[in-house]
Amino acid sequence: LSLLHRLLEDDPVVVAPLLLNKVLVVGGVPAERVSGRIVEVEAYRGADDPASHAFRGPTPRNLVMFGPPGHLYVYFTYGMHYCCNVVCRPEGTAGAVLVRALAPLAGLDEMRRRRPRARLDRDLSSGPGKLCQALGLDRTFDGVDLLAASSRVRLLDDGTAPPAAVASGPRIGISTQLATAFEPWRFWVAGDPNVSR
DNA sequence: ATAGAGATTGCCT
DNA sequence: GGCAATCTCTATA
Repeated sequence: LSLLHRLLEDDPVVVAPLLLNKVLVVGGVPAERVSGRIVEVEAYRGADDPASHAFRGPTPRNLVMFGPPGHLYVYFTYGMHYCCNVVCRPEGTAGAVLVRALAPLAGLDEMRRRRPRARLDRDLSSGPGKLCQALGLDRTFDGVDLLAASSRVRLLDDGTAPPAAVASGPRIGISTQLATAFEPWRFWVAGDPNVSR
């Protein structure tokens, strides 16, 4: 088992900052490949985190969160946007890391075609909905194994060092009524221009 | 059955 | 800064 495999068995709060500077790649042949470096994430713990989709148990939408770690959880929200997560914790225990922002690496022309309203490169994938649009991720990608070589989406360690400085703070868009709303479970690469805010 | 909120984005004032 | 767009899920009746 690879380092990533073992890492992803852990608590999302531990895993999340360790995913910074890892790479998300969509598509097989280089000509169609689109990729970006992860620069912002949030941890969702599951059973003890009322902000997590898995808090009330499995449903058709969140079922992948209860499956094996290292798979992609993609959900549809606000009637128009997709968001993608890396599933954590052993099979049977829910947990995930929401990918909130990427620094574009490859396939920028394709990203611009999918996001015609992005004026600057930093508008391409600087948000959870934006990056799914830029990468072409939708519900058909729900459950894909990110660590299998043959998958349509992969999570890679390209050898880049961890960020020199990681910042953290409360998660975005969480109702302040929830018990875990103020936990500092959002992590980002300090100073990166692609961070969502 | 119906209503309201939601892990968002982009346009308008 | 405010708000519409528009689907899914949850809570309440």
